[in-house]
Order: sequence, then C-alpha cells, then structure tokens
Amino acid sequence: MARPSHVRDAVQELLASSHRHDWTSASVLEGLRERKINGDRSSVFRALTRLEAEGLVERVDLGDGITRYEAAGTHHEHVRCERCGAVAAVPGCAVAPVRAAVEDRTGFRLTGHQVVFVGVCPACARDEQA
Amino acid sequence: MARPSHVRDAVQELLASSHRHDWTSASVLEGLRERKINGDRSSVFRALTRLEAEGLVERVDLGDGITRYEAAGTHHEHVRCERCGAVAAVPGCAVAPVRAAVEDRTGFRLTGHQVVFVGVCPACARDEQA
DNA sequence: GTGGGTGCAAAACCTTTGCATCTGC
DNA sequence: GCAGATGCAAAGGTTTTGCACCCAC
Repeated sequence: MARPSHVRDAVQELLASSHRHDWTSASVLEGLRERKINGDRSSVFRALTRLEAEGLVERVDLGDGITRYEAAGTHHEHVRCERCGAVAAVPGCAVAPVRAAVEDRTGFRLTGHQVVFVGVCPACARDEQA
Repeated sequence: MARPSHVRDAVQELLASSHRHDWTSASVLEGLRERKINGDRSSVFRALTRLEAEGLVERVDLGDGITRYEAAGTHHEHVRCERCGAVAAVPGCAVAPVRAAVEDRTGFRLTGHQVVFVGVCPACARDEQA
C-alpha cells in the first residue's frame, strides 16, 4: 500500500504552490495539463475529495453552483467581484464576534460557517469610472 | 401586456404566505400541486428568476448545490443543521460590524454578502444525547 | 395579431459512479 | 496476487434553453 499517486500529489502541490482561492475542478485539470501532467476529471475529483478529507485542502462555496477548492491554511473569508468573478481573501473571521449570540438566539450548536462577501473589486471599480 | 401569470402569482404567494427559508424548485412545484395548481419546472424557474429580479424573492444558497428561495423581507442570515438539514433564520446581520473593515482591507466596494452558519439543531442535539 | 406565459422535451452543466486496467508493493 | 490509483464512459441531479401553443390584450 501507500502507492504513489501522481495525480493527487500534483493536485496538492498545485493548490499549495498558488495563492488562488478559486480552484475549480476544471481549472485544476487545466493546471495539471500545463504542468504536463495527464489527468482525468474523475481522478481530480477523487484527489480533491480525499485531500479535503485529509484536511489538506478546503472546499470553498462561492454560491454560484461551482465547487471550488483552496489549500488549507489559516482561517479567512472570501470576497468575490460581481463583475469579473475575481476572488480575494478576507483575513480573519468575520462572524466570530456574533457566534455566541447566534447560538443563544437559535439554539443551534454551531460547528462552522460559510461567509462570502460580494462586491466590486478595485480594478472593476476603476473601469466603471471610465 | 401585463397579462395574468397564474404560475408566477402562485409562486409568489406560496413563498410569501410561508415562513420557510428553504424553498427549492422541487418543493415549490410540490407546493403548487397541493394548491391544485398545475405547473412545470421551467415555469417555476422562470417565475423564481423573475421574482428575484423584481426583488420579491431572494436566492438562498446553503452550500449544498441546490438553489433555494425565500420571500424577500427583513435581512437575516441562515443556519442549517448538518444532521437533518433544517434551516432556521438568524435575525439581523452577522457581518455588519466588519463591513467597513473588509472594504478597507480588500479594496472591494461591498454590495452584499452571504452567510450560512452550520451546526446542530436542538432536536438533533437531543437525539444525540439519547 | 401580437406578445407574454406556459408546457413539454431536450440540452447543458457539474459531479459522481461503475468498471476494466495498470502497477507498485 | 493484492490493493490502490487511474482513465474512460456513462449515469445522476439540477438548472437552462428551444420551440410550439395558447390566450389575454
């Protein structure tokens, strides 16, 4: 056992070596191709699923129906540009301060959260001016 | 023009007369049937799309790949039970306090956000004890 | 008659699954 | 040989689109 998995290793390294927060199955596959690594959709999905289970990558849901992934790291939220789709990180946790209040008011015991800010990125705001 | 649209009207009334935050295309269709209103998937989708554009209903993304809708109203966040899927409202805005800070740190001009808390609802927590 | 609303079916989309194959161990 | 990894193809589920029909204006 413990056989080499070139696809999974390549996926992990691809995500870890980038600062992108919006890797999709398609862009991962493309990234592998650019690195001259052959891969298949199913292999990429299996790799991502397993890497997520191992805690090496995290699933990011930006609310557009496409599942995204990023390398696991320090906690942060995301902001997505509604014009160009660019995704940036928002350092820290946006809802930590209200966590206790939410548990009090809803009776739920919270285990996680998903926060996505939507806005206009600086570049698109500039274009808008012009 | 301004022709009657029984499907769209029925969808709007269905959402407005309920307090559910997790209407899906399927449950809306089912709801219409229960009201003896014939409808079709595409009609429901077109109705929801248009009602959303008109600001009468809001899209709710709980991160499970299924698009949900609820009647538009006062702003609130959502919490979803990871055991049973129940959805409850969280009054108020969880991220308002950090809005300005996010704009400062990212340079984005924020136009909206999407917050979903994940946790265990009181009922499931009780079952867990047993 | 015109345009919007509708139903039906087919397509599109992303994701998942089945299965045969290959290859380290 | 066995178990894990892979590629290919097909299925699965939700959402979208095309098209013809119908009806209120």
